[in-house]
Amino acid sequence: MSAVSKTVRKSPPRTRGVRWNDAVQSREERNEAKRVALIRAAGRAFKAKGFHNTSLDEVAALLNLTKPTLYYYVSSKADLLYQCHDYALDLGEAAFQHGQEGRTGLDKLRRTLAKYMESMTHDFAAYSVLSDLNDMTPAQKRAIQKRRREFDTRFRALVSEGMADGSIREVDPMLTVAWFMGAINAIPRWFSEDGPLNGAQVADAYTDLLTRGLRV
Amino acid sequence: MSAVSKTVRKSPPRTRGVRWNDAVQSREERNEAKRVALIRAAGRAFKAKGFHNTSLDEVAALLNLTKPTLYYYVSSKADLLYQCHDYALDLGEAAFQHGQEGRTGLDKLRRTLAKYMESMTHDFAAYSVLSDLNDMTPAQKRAIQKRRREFDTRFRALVSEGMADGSIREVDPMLTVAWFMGAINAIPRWFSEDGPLNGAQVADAYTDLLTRGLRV
DNA sequence: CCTACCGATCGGTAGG
DNA sequence: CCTACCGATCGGTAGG
Repeated sequence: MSAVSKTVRKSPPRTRGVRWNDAVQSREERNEAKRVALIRAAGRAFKAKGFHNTSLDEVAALLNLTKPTLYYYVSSKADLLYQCHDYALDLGEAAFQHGQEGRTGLDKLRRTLAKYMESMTHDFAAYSVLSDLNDMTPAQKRAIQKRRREFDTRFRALVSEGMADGSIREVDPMLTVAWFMGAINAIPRWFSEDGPLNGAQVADAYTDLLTRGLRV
Repeated sequence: MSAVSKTVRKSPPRTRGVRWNDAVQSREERNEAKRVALIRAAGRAFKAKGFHNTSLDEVAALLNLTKPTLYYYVSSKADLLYQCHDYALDLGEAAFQHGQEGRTGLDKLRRTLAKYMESMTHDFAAYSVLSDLNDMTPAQKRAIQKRRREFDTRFRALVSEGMADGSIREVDPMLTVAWFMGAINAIPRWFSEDGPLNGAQVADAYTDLLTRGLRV
């Protein structure tokens, strides 16, 4: 087993350590892969130490690069944070797509949130829900808030849909969404991949609590 | 009415604006009142702009003071943050005291959380639940985490008590506490005293959602 | 409680 | 993609 793997993966000799954390796979998508690797590294570092306690020199060092190189992929440190947020919101969007396959309002809600929790417990993007929006420029902050409000509206619509089709009891959609999104967005504050529970278990338990609170 | 009040409150002429936001009332407790006024002003500013985006010059200016003066009441900026956290945890402690008057586990939990939400929606202390603990020294961070863990343990005990006395259905105390504390601690992220709902309304709605999820 | 002032950090750029 | 470097901010202190 070890002999085989030694033969099979002929990793090239590295004199200065892996750069870009091996995120570069093909040839044409190099830049995009690098950009994403940068956002991921930054997101993790920001989450671990805080935005202001993480210097761009440190982020660059995580990728075996120097700071000026980062400026080819982002225009400023705030832009780097903005891209973290944008990426996280893309994951939320994907969760909504996934949820559309549900039948009732409650079912769609469950599917959406399960997918969302899965992303949040696996990906670095979890940082964005902890971040201070004031660390971005006013325009960036507005853009993120706008996307967030859109998500909020869609969640409330799902709750209303569930009330209409009889799968969800009569509740205040605004407060209900605030309630469960608060609970869910707090997961990254305490969840660890090395902990006793994996992401799927947490997602199951939370989905159950949600369902018990909302069903008729 | 205006004529009366003009006569009654003979506010002294002020040449340089109110200092310490008029928090100084008696004579002997001056220092403590000033210290609390400082923590309050700092907590509000940190919440509004973020810890690192708020300079001590700005905090001092909020109290019509200069920065060096603050160092009579706190030993560093991190210490100021620490005291914000400590104050917030004192409010949590008070909430637990209040909750002890309940009969069943569920009742105690409801009373505790209602009181806690009332504090969080009224007082500046809400900032601490949003703050990045890494902005304190390692020792300070540990101290706050320790107190927080103690609260967590007590909350889980209340849930267990409720399960034992039959007021709460069978749940996982750890995940259940994480769930509702996540929801509750997120309130300061969206709540505004000028919004359509006051703190008591939010507390009622959340207590209701909690109860529906936990009762047998 | 204030007037200066220092020193370190760090985001960002020049220029190649 | 790197070496060097600038400039501003800001926590903290001296000294009164």
